[in-house]
Amino acid sequence: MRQKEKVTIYDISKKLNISAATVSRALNDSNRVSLKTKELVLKTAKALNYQQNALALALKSGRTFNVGVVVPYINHTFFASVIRGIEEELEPKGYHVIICQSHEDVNNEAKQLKTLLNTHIDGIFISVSKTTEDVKHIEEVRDEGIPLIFFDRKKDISGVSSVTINDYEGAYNATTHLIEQGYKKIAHIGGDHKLQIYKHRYDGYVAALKDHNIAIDENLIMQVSSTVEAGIEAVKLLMKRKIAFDALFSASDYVALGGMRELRAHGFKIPEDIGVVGFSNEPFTKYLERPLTTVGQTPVLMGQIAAQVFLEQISDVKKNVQVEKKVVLSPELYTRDTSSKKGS
Amino acid sequence: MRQKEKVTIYDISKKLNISAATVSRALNDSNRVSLKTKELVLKTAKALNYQQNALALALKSGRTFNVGVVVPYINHTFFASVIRGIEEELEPKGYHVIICQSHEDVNNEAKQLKTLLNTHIDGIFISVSKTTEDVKHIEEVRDEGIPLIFFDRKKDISGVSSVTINDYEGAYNATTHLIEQGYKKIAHIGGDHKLQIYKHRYDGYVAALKDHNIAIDENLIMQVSSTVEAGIEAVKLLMKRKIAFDALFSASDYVALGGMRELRAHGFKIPEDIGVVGFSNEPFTKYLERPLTTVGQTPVLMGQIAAQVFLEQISDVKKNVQVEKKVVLSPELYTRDTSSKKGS
DNA sequence: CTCTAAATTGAAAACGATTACAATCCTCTA
DNA sequence: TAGAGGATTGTAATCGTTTTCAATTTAGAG
Repeated sequence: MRQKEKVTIYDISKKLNISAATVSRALNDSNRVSLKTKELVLKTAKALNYQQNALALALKSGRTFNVGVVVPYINHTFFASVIRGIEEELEPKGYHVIICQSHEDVNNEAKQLKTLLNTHIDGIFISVSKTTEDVKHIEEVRDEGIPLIFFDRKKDISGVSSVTINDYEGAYNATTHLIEQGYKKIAHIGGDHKLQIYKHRYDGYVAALKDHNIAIDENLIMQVSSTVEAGIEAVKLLMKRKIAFDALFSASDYVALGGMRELRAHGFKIPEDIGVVGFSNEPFTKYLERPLTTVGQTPVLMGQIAAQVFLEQISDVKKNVQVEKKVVLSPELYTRDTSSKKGS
Repeated sequence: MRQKEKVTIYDISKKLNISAATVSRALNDSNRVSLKTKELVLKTAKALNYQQNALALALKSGRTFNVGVVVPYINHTFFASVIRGIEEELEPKGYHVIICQSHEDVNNEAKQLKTLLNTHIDGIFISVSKTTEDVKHIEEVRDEGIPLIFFDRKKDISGVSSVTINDYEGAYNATTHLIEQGYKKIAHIGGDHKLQIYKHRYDGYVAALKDHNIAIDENLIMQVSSTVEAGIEAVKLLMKRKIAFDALFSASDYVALGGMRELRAHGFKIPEDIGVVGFSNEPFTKYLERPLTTVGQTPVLMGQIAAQVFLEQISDVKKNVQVEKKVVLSPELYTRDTSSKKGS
């Protein structure tokens, strides 16, 4: 099966005995064509099933109407939802979203950015990988002059906009909630502080304790990776060290899940003996036999807003203005079964 | 911040006082350039940080090295994993993957295909939506002459390759497993038979019962959509109708989850009173307090093979041969807690 | 009926690469 | 040293648009 030969504006121009320039103008609804020929062109274009060649247009105009999104993993509900939000906002404007995964690896991230640049993208949305410390590859994108927007996981780079949630506030509220439920010794299993989000969640946790006159106990604080297994190991370690606590605020739903499993294995009842709050509102948290209290991040909204920031930015670029917009969204606490002392 | 002016082969040619043609040949390692100029060109290309303009190349060659993937939802682990497989196989060959979601809507699916065609994609991978009955939009892609490959959810269209799993076998094994565990009255909550996968799972279920001389009871068979809520409703209905059964084979993990919840609400113990098997091996199935027995579909492998089929296909297209390859993978039963009468 | 200005159209360059064909330049043989 | 032949290079067309500038047509005023 051979590729179908495409019809071009020349085919239309030949058929009507006019120049390709006029056809182009007619198709673009220029006011420098007579109404008569405009109608004629549009009619024959439809008749011949003319489709504009996006490549030629992109080559000429420099705009592809493609944007790139780089996330650690697409199958994390959070990222998938952000992407959904971006799509919802951008598709009606004719944009296409090219999705790339870094798999939490800087080198991969750099490679994806490079190929995106090479694909002549009109803008890039990125949530950096955990291993991203050096940001040279990101600065390069900025220096190419193409709009760049961080979402959720950002780096502090001048000239780059960002849309994040207030992780501090989320953690503060989650911790306060536990305190208000009567829990007193609250452990925190967080993530690597190289990612700002984990640092901020930690800060929020600490602030909430302080504001309620509860002493910070370093023994109750850990940093682990965001997996079920890590959660199991973390709780095992706490048990081995015989450190008593009556609540667990985790910076990750997965870690919370592993933690709960291990706690139950040691005979603790949740939430009666130990209260648990996670972070992210992963779908599975709702489906557990005892649904998990967790902090939700309104990811779809985050995507939509990131897209809006992008659209503003490209209109500003035309005016040759440098913009750097920072949007911070408020998280939402989903109070479910695992955090009320009386059970639910 | 203005877009950086790109360096082209003309910049190189001017700098070296040679023609652009020679530069192009040198960069493409043609044997029609002297070794001396080749080295010179490569060196100055590097010095000027020359990047080939993919758009110009695509316009000239007709190949973009982009492929499109259309799935119902990217945040379903199954689809995300297939995409991962496709990427793994295609990225080393220089291809980019553009991901589109149909959100289980034919119209959306058709729109996505149209825009993919417009983006001058080199091939398309698709898992059709549940609402896809009319396949005109898919035939159009085929008729454009661009390689098309179904994965998992296919339609029978001549000239289109496919990579699927043997749903019949998966269902047959799952049902047989339940029978061997001593369950006798096995209900089946499946999906809409408009999707072949659900029809095949139903067929496998029926065949397993027949092969073990168990009568088919139509009252134990339902078709619902693939959600937790639908699972709850389905079991509610069975309960209301006072239909006795001691096992449930669901064509969806989500339905199984909802079903289990409702069964427990009615006081049944799983697996002691009622055994349950799901389908898809969604990650959450492993994390449940009682991990769910389910059928795994090797999605990464499916993606890899789909990609390989694509690569074969484009090399065949060059030879002007029409190919239509059908690959069927074997599923894998993950035996966990919910399907052994004695408990685990 | 003539002239001016506006409306409409066309020719050609441009975007950045590849490539068929033609034109050089060497090198070596006779 | 002429000439054949291969090696190397250049010219120009091409991919499908858009757009500047110039040319032509048309309409309206006097």
